[in-house]
Amino acid sequence: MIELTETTPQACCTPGLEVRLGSAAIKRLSEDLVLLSHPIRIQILDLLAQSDGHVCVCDLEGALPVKQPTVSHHLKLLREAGLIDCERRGLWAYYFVKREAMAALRARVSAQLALLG
Amino acid sequence: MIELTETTPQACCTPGLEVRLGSAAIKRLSEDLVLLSHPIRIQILDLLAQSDGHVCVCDLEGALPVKQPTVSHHLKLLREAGLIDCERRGLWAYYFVKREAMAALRARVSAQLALLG
DNA sequence: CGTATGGATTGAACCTTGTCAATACAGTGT
DNA sequence: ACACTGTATTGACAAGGTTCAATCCATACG
Repeated sequence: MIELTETTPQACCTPGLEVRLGSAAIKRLSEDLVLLSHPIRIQILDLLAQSDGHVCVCDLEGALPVKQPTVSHHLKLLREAGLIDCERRGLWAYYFVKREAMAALRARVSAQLALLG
Repeated sequence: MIELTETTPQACCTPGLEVRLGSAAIKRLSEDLVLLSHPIRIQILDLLAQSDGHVCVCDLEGALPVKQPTVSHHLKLLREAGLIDCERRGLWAYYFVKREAMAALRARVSAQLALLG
């Protein structure tokens, strides 16, 4: 149907193709999703979200299939991302979800995913 | 280890704590998010979504900062997950987003994330 | 035929991440 | 002071993911 002469070697390519999302948006979306994608972190967020009050680490350790240092490791990642925080009372550390941060994260993720489909 | 008998004062622990999400839901959410969390795959979905028609691999290769085997690798992952598909015409493979699959994925992710905040 | 090209696959190097034993730290109570 | 306990950190290892050169496959064209 189309005569492909030697002067038109590009049979398919649409040269103007570029990524819409800026590199900063891509990086942030990726970081958000990586953080949320680990099963233990999902379970931690689930446990914290369902108990409206605060939850200490030994509770989490008892409900999760990993040892205490691993729990602390994931808690640290979630805390550094601002999704959770803790309040120390005596020996115990009581963790809780930062609802507004989670809401902002969900909004960011939903907004970006809407662009991909 | 010492077994804590009933007389031991439990200062913090709420023994009834369990994860709400079933292990299947956790696994699926994790897989969904892992798939979406890679910057190259985000960009591929972005590129495919913005060009409503089909896009061949050389287009993607030109728009992405990785080599052709890597592009093919990520395309395979996205295809195996059912998010994209391709139609072969001659030498070229034209990829496209499966909109309904992306919509279903977004719905799943949003529904699960809503439980975590 | 043979050659050229787009795309997929293989295999290995590299790097990141998850995990836990051991240890350190910070409170509590004796 | 000491011992004890909950949590954080360190350090090291295992496991899996990402990347690309090399190669293979399939199709088009002379």
